[in-house]
Amino acid sequence: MTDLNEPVETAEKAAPAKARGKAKAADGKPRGNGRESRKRALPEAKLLEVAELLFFAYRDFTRDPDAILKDFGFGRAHHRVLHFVNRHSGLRVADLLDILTITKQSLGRVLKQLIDKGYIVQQAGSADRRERLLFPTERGRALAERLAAPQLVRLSAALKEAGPGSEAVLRRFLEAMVNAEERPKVSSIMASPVPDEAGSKGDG
Amino acid sequence: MTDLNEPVETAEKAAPAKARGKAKAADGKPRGNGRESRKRALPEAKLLEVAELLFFAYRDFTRDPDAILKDFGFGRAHHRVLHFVNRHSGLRVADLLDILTITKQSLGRVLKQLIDKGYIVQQAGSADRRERLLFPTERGRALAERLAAPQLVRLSAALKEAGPGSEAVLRRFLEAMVNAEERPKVSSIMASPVPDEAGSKGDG
DNA sequence: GCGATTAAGTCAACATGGCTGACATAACGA
DNA sequence: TCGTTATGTCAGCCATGTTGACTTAATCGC
Repeated sequence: MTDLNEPVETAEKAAPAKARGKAKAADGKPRGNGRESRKRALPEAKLLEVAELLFFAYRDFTRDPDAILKDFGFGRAHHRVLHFVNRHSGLRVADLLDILTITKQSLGRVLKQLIDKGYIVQQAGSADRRERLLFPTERGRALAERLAAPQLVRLSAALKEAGPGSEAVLRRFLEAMVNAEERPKVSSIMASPVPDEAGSKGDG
Repeated sequence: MTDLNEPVETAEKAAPAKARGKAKAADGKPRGNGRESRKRALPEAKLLEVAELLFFAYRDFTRDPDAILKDFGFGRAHHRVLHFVNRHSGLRVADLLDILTITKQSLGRVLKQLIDKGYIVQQAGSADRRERLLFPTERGRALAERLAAPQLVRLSAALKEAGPGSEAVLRRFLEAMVNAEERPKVSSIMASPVPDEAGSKGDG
């Protein structure tokens, strides 16, 4: 035990509850974050609770697919790639980099594995043949759906629990959580959930 | 380029939009996930969009603190530990393991660093002296608040954007996203946001 | 057509933060 | 006293993020 304090004595070194309560009242935190922004922002404590709930929710949101992935020798990174390729098939490598905000090397590693194992195929862009458009194979589609299934069940149940109309609220909330500069990008990604049916628009 | 397909020919190997639309209509997915559960669950597509938004939201939620952490030579793991120690000071190592659902070794690594650098102190439990109760130092508290600040701003703005009453909806949703077995645990953790002020209630 | 740029892939090396397995220590409790 | 529990730690592995440098192929500007 490196540097253990005695049961109560040395505790002044720490910031025990008492002192902290005081500090809270005293400094009034002039930071610039929540300071009752005219339209009565939620108290900091409430917001912190929401932050914690978000952590717990996301922690469990990823649990089911993580377990499945292990059986396939894949990790969460593979899930992310496979998901976006499946949902927005035909996207470019650059798109994926943008979505995931990871480096080319990181993506390359997992993408290569998914391709080698037959979950994803590439296809040169017809307009710009440097581009590698990504598509799921049937196998990839099947795995993507299997991974999504428990998450959809969870989401569905949680929305039901949250009450009618909660989906719209949640959606607005989540969208606003995204960095402002990123929002148009996110919107445009979300707007193409698989080139609808036959790509009869601008791609033939 | 490992195994590139020609622009259009080999694409049958993949599952291009056409086939996929068909499959979707054909198999009707008898999986057991959403199948219009009597109370009219949201269509799968909608749920998938929410799942994606959740990903984007969480991705950006962690961005600001991650950047700050880098200046301190810390990572996201440190943030998580520091946050919970700060918010629920006096918790035991075992509690932290439970919250984070990581192994003792993983926690040990980051916890040790936080202790060595003076952000957290330990104190033997007075009832059970095997326990190591964790407290933030002033320094730890300061860092925790600095990390939390941008997240609170973001949350506050997003809730405002989502409209009045959104906080309650969001809270219900997030709580329901947590694994059912974990919910009591989460509730009890959330119920002790720092032994309030002086522990004048049920804890002294 | 040529040179600059762009899209993608790759090598090498490294950091973080998960993991398992084994084991040590101290304190509790029957 | 002995078994169990709470914590810490050593050693090593794996997944996934990072930087930096470089190649190849294709496009684009001129």
